[in-house]
Amino acid sequence: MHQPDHLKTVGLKSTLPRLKVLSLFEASKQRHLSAEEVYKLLLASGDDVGLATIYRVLTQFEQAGLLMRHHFEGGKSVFELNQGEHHDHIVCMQCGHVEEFYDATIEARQKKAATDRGFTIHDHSLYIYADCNKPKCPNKIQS
Amino acid sequence: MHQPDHLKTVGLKSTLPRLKVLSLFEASKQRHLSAEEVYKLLLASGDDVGLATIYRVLTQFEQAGLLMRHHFEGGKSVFELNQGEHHDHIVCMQCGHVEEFYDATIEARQKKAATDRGFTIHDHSLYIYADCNKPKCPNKIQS
DNA sequence: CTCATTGCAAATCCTTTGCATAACC
DNA sequence: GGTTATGCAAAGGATTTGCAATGAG
Repeated sequence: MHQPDHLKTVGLKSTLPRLKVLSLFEASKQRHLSAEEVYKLLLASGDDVGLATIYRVLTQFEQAGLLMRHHFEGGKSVFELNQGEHHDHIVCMQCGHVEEFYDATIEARQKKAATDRGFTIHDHSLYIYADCNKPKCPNKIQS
Repeated sequence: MHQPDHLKTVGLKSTLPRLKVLSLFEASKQRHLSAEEVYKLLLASGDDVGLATIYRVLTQFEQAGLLMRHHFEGGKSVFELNQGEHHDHIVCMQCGHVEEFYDATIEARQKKAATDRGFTIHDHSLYIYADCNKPKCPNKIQS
């Protein structure tokens, strides 16, 4: 998916922390990860990185277009691989569970609602907040 | 709109800070206010309140259903009067400008997207992030 | 008078920054 | 070797909390 030196093509030196973070996103089962989660996962794999570096790398990746940042409700940013296909998010307010969806009708009306009012819509721009009602859910977000 | 002792009807003692905050929302031209903004506006009107109290009062009002809290992107919560009518929000990422809208088609498909996936949708649940393109805009959010 | 509420300061949480050291090319 | 990136610790902004003093009913 990403060549080993994909980082260079976006103008970033290919350093160990950056490679680690990128492959984590490519390998992780969980698509949306917070800085804290990335940090803990890397520590758990025996990699010695600083949390500040994670934040810096995530921001650089976002600016380079490799990742997308979402804020969601709850105060912390989460990141996901930017694989080009547009989709929106339903976020569970209870446990932080995220599901992605795409609805062409919503896309069209959303765009119209925005442009009618003079807004320029962003790519990943639409969020629905809800309760996921999963059996394991009513707990706190597992960070 | 709110009787002077409306607070009692929601189980809150009618104290000075609470009355001040409530009437600020009822009087303010700007519908969406952050805790900091409420604080500064009250100080400016010569009222002596603590910022911590503002945060407490806002949270109590939210729980009492008088206000709705939104997080939006950018790290700070904003509140608006809960006047019962459902609407969604378009938020400018450049200046924080918020416009409300309602689109029945989006409502329906949004609800379907959520329930199809087992989610229970929230009342004020949908956010669109965009750029407002207003002449005064490209600045920072005026807090 | 009694308990809820306030104000202040200190504490938290997430994120950013300064700076000396270490890693890239 | 000259930069750029890292790690640590300290700083930052938003929000919460502990606690003694104040206020409402």
